[in-house]
Amino acid sequence: MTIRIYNTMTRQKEVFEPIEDGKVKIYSCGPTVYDYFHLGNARAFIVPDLIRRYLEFRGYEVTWVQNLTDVDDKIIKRATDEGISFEEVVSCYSKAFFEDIKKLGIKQATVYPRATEHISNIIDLIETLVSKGFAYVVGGDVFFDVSKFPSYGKLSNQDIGQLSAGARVDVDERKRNPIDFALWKSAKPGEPRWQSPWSQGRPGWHIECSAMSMTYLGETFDIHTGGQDLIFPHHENEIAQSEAATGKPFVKYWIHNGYINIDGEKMSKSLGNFFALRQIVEEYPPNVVRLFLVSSHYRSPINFSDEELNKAERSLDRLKNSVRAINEILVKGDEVGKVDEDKLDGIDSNFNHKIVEARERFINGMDDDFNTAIAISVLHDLAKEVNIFINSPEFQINPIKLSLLRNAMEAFEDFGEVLGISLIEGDSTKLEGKEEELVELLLRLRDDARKKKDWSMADAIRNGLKEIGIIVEDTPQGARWKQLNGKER
RNA sequence: GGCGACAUAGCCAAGCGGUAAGGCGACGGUCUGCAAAACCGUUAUUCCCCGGUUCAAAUCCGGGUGUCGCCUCCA
Repeated sequence: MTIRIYNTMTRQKEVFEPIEDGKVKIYSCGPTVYDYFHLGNARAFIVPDLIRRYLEFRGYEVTWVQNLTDVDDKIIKRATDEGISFEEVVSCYSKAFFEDIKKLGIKQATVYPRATEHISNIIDLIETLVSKGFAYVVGGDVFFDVSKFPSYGKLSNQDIGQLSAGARVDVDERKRNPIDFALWKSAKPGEPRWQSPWSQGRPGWHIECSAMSMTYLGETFDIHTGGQDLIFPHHENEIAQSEAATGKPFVKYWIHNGYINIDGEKMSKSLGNFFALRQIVEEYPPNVVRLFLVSSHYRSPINFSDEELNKAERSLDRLKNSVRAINEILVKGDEVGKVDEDKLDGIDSNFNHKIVEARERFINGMDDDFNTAIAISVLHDLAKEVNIFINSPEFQINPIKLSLLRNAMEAFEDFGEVLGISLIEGDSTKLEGKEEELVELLLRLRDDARKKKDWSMADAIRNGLKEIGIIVEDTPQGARWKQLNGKER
């Protein structure tokens, strides 16, 4: 049983072997805090969270570092446009970032380093690069000399000659080569600045990731993640800077997630076709958004639309209905503890086997480059088996059946924990105090009406409740209800 | 121009050499006062096209076609 990961560097799946036994170090490119993040960004934040959750499930101790870019041209522009200070922009959108990832069920990273808090690390790294001859100073700026790093382009499989020829950048005349990139930029009037050996200025974008990842994870670490659009030039540049400085391999496994598309086109700030996560979670529960994002393999593109989100919502409902059914039975009796598998027969034995099988299939799927689509199909298969089991004519509540259902419940909990999707009705579906009492009262009245075969009254109550988002379902044990928490409410 | 990804049912999506998972939807049935939920059944003789390799290909190879992306800030 080994985990296999697709490595962008080698363009194939490789067996995952961490550098240090039992421990995994992951670095992810985080947000530039100049705006609310959109669904595409959300995917890039969820993917490492998912990897982290799964690796922890498989027993690894994970250190996950995600940076915040809090000094950058776009932040400066935003501050100028809005007429507010640079600090205000950073403070506003970094706060929003943390609020939003929390909604998405992303677990806290080990550390969220900020570029401005690591200026000295960055300066040290640039000094090393200058002294080793990999970087040159022009005026107050410092550039990385790509020609000094022969393997430049190895991640994106680009040829330096081709790149130079195809460069559409406004070539800075001071660069020796068009594809050289800035490590340090001198400040223009009014821009944020830090003292350095070269000028008062700020770091270039790429260098911060090299400096911060090495500060927290060492010169060589296991996994680096990001969106596919960062492969070139950002990650290519990170490799160049880091390996030039240390002479050691920078990262063992490069993981890049696919885009979120709208009508087949990449969702992006520059195209303007983006939806902020904030907007989306106003209409759909975050769990639904998360399920939508993990229903496809992380490297595949996903097309975003209301239709797809609605499908995800119904798919999640199906899972939750099944989990709720288990819960309703579990509260009715005591379990026998661990069941003796050899003594099971008939539907018990079959059901037990299905649960065991579900765990195997879940792990096999996730082991294979984090195939969440398979993981979700396992959840659905298990839900179906649960429904069949508890609806079987032979089903009756007894300690063995309860124990088996407890096993199924634990499987749902484990899978949900790995995927970051809660299958248990949360507080959002509950009502409080008087509201709940009123609903219960109405249901008692409806029950009376039904006993008198007053169907029009019974239906009026059921329809009325539905209009305010309360779904009533009749079961042999009486009516039960739940609150819708989606946009249909 | 260079590099790369993808093309599987009405829609979404697995599968990566052994004879098409799963979800959503639709249709029929069971249950129900009616619903809902749930279950059963039907919904891809076939995986963009054309060749090739193989006993065997959606899966490998070659050639097309189409869509998208990176090469510039971008997750």
